[in-house]
Amino acid sequence: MTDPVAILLRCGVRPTSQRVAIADYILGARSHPSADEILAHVKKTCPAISRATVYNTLNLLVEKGLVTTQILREGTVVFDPIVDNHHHFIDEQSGRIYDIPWEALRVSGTADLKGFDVRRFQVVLRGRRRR
Amino acid sequence: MTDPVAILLRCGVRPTSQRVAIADYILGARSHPSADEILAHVKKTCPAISRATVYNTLNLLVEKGLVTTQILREGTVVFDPIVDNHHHFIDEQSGRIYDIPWEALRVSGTADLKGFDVRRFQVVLRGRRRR
DNA sequence: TCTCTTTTTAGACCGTATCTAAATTCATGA
DNA sequence: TCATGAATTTAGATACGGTCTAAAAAGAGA
Repeated sequence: MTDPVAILLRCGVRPTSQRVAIADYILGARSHPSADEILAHVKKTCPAISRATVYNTLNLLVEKGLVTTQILREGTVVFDPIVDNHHHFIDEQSGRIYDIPWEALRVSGTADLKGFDVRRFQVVLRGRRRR
Repeated sequence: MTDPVAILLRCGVRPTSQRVAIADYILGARSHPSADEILAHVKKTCPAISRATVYNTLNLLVEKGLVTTQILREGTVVFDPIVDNHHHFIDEQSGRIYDIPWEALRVSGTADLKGFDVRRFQVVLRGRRRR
């Protein structure tokens, strides 16, 4: 992964220590953490950080196109460092969310829906992770 | 639509006036209302109804398989009287949610995902409603 | 009618997210 | 270097979705 400081600078965002800590964590995350989960993690290296800063920074990263939000869990938005199109699988047992590559599925018919101008879509799959 | 009283009775649910009012509304709803939106509607005919009853009843209807919950809006679950498989389209302008028939789209590849036992899935589409 | 069970109710409570005003940090120019 | 003003962070207030609790009310059955 590229240096989070460089990434922030490239987006015109001042790389404060709080922002760097947050970006460092979320940009490399393989899970799909909520804001409060991110707060908990970042507090380990940055104990005085406030909730408001985490929320503000995450919203800023979304605005800059560095992460996306996903509505996949009840009650909370989750953050995803993958900004390219992909699908999601949710393990019904654990609640864990997995990324499914765009190429793994094929969806047809989205262009034929009368009255609907589809800009983007994703498949949300649910079931059990097999190991 | 069938009589909501009959539907409740068939499920072994005592058809109190509050439950009937709630079932009557949600079972015929074309929108995808949240619990609080349902509360607001039902209050018109049943002004003394409490929030707890609406939430309890909706959870009961879900348990009985009469409606489903969908995680499609940020911050709140929405209720859907369609219990069969179908997809959803979300108008990014208005936030309105539309049902897309199962047959309108074809999805392939879900059975080939290694390590994932897919039980169910849906396509979530976003864009603009055209009229 | 009496009793017991089910249902409803108001309000307390909890979690997520935003807002606010004050404090702090930072960049800039004199 | 210092002073100034803008940007950022902070704690806590606020708003809202949803659940829980204990007491009141309604209903079923003997």
